[in-house]
Amino acid sequence: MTTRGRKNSSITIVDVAREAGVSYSTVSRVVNDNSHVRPETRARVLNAMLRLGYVVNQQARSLRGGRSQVIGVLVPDVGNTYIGAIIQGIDSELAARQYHLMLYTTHRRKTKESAYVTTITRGMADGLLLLLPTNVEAYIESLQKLQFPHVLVDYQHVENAFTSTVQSTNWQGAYDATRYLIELGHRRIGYIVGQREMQCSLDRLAGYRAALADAGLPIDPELIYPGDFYRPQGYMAANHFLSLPNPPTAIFAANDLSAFGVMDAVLNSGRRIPEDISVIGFDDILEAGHVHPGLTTVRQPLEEMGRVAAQLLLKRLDNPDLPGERVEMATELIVRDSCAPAREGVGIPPEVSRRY
Amino acid sequence: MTTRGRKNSSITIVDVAREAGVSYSTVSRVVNDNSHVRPETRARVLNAMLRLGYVVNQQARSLRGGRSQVIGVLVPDVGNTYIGAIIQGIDSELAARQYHLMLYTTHRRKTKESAYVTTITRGMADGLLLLLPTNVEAYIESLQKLQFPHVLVDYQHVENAFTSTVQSTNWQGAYDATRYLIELGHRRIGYIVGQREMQCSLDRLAGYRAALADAGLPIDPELIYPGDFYRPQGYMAANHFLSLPNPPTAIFAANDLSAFGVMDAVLNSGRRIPEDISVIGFDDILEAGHVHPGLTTVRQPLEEMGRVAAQLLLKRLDNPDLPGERVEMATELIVRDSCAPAREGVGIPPEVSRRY
DNA sequence: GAGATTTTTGCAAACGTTCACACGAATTTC
DNA sequence: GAAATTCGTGTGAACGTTTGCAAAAATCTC
Repeated sequence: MTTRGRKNSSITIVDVAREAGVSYSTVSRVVNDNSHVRPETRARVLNAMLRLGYVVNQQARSLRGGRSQVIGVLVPDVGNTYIGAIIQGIDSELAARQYHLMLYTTHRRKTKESAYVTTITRGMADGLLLLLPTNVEAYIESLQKLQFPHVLVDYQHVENAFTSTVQSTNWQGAYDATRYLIELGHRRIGYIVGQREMQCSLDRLAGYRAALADAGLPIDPELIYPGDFYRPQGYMAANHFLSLPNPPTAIFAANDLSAFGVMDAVLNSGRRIPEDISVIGFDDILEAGHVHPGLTTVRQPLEEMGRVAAQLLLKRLDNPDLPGERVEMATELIVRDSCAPAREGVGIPPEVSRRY
Repeated sequence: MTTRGRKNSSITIVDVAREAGVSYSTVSRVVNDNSHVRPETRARVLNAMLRLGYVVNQQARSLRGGRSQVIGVLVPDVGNTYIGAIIQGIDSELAARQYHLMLYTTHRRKTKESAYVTTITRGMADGLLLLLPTNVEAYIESLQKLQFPHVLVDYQHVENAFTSTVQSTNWQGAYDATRYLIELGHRRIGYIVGQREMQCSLDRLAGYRAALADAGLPIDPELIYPGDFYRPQGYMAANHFLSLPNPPTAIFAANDLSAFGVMDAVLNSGRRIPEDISVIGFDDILEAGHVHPGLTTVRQPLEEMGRVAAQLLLKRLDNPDLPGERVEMATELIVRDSCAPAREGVGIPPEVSRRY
């Protein structure tokens, strides 16, 4: 036996043909059951396939010019439940349609992102799903020029008619959250921005500003702090807010992860949530409902977004001449326990600094 | 222009050959730069490749009998940071070695797991990484018979010399955790078991029992409650423990997720952690350090486990005659804030039932 | 029941590679 | 400097499919 008994042992269409006493192209026709095959013959072939345990060789199939049945999914990283939820949605849709999922993580390295895109477009995959892409400009043009089917998730500003996008109503979500805080009586609301290079960050910031403006409240630049969607930065931002001479009574973080950082900082400072300071997030990742107190946040239908993105792409694959679509999915304010009506004289830590 | 300009536009080895004025096999040699090619010729070919933007077609390459440069990764689901961390490790290793990662999620559907395995082994991938596999028996034999390279992560009982495994010292970790609680003075320690069908669950349970036995403590069946590694079940288990006439003073959950459920239940009951009840987990997923109070837990080097598993597999690919390896990685007790010395008269909720 | 039509089937070529083999050129050996 | 060796390059076949074309078989039409 050779060292690579594996490849040798694989059953091909020819083996099945011999077994069934037909030609290999008849077997092919049975496999792709689109063409006319006599029911009797089909049964015989099917039987032989079953007996021999035939499995189609995708490589050969896609080489011949067909589809590879592979969808590339490009993600920044996979260690958080935000991305996880979206992938879950994508996966369920792809699996249902017999597609394979090729995962590429960029770890926020810009060069990698566009390098992957070129490999993927060359035969590796039939289509591409880009989650939270950061330097879209670097490759979007070549995707469009090659007419390579793709869908951007959580990215907005694409004017090209070929590119499809899926995102949630970031502006509205931020507006709603801010408005909710205002209605609770908060007048000074700190905002922690997301990564500047992502459009959703800007949209959320704009929603925050709009809500303040609509309520006739001033926009205090001191209350807008840069962030990066990660927890440590949220922690730092909150500490900044708390050290202000006139600290905010509520903090709105551009995503849940940042909000968790805020909660850490607030609780560490001896203040209580929501009695002393209200905290609100964005995304509604799994953990939002699990922290104490439960985080009030703006829900993005993450899994659903993944599913829709996959659907859009698959639809596109079946009909390449369709124009790109832009789907916007509604956010929803999820009220839990991290927000309370504003009180007077808040922001001042209570005498007893309890540890939490 | 046709509807599928994409496939047509792809540059092949032949195009490069024509451009460089050499034969296509010379180009192939340059691409796989193992053979002797005159430096001058190589430069000319390289130049042509660059000019034309040539990218190798993996499908054709692997059809020819070579490697597909694809590794299949089979996971139960991708929505939690435990799996995420392992995938992260796998991915970093694969990316460094120019391998692609094909992701398959089983969502705990047993049939799917073995169905995937057959598709993967037939040409889709060069090797297979199985994370937390559940019904290994269903396909392990065929993997071994086909000599298909594979590594099981977090699974133990495989006696076959061909199969490689990576896992952590589950028994020891549980032993250490239990022992730690005992040293803190706890005598009644509740244990929440993991999924029965996973070996690690049994190992951890055994470690717990051994530590109790070694300390001369009785093993009270009432204090061992079935779980499934998920949060809601942890919550239920803790409620069970708390409702006991003589509740435990510490609860050890078979993984962090369950431990979070425990924390929810304990805090909901108005008890404090760690003052009234100590809680300890297993895994040290990202969130363990983020909850309040920080969860004391047994750390598994998850990312590292993923990396090692990938290394094992790749080593195997390069040298198919190597026997399977079994790597066991050390766990480590991470002490945070969820455990305290046992007190008398605990388990009785304080008068003031505070809200958390 | 013979020709026309339709359905079913087989053959051959192609997809883009790799690789064994062979052959000519360059280099070494004596 | 001729024979032997090594090096560099080209030719052809193969990997497992799909699919256009044509032949064979079955069915229909009168």
